[in-house]
Amino acid sequence: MARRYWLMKSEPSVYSFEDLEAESDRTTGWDGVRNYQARNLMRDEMAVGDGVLFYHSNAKPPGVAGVAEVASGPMPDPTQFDPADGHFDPKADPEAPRWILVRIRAVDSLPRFVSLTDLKAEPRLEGMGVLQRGSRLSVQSVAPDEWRQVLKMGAFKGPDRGPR
DNA sequence: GCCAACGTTGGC
DNA sequence: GCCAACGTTGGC
Repeated sequence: MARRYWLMKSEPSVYSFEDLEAESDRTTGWDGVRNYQARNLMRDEMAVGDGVLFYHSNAKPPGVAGVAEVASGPMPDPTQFDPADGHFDPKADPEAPRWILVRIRAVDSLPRFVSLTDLKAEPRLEGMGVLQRGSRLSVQSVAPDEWRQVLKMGAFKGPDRGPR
């Protein structure tokens, strides 16, 4: 299976790309997702090594802050079983976990932050999921040419320029 | 703070 | 199964 690309949203006031880079192993479990479509992508579609655009939502300004990669296969999201956690789900059954996460690892920040305004201004990104009207999905698929375009706009020089 | 868009819940 | 009510997301 060819490497695929994703966009994952986080509110930087809750968890930012800088927070991910500051983790001792630069990884974190992408917990707290409580949307079935997003869960299904993590559970069924993502693979270790896939590329991730780390998007800051509800930020000033919103936009893509960095590049990460999928660092684990799907596993149960432990926060669903923790009554003290804001994402606790009383209906979740440890025998058949309802909510799933993958781990992601920071690759590198973008030398140039690519704001939502920048994304909208680029005609080649017209079809990108995050730009579609009413798009709220916190985990989205990104096409390979969109991936390359965003990395180019971000002046990304890292080890990971994607396909080709 | 506003509000449009969307997902979920629950009564029927 | 329908759909109104409600809660959340997220840009502005």
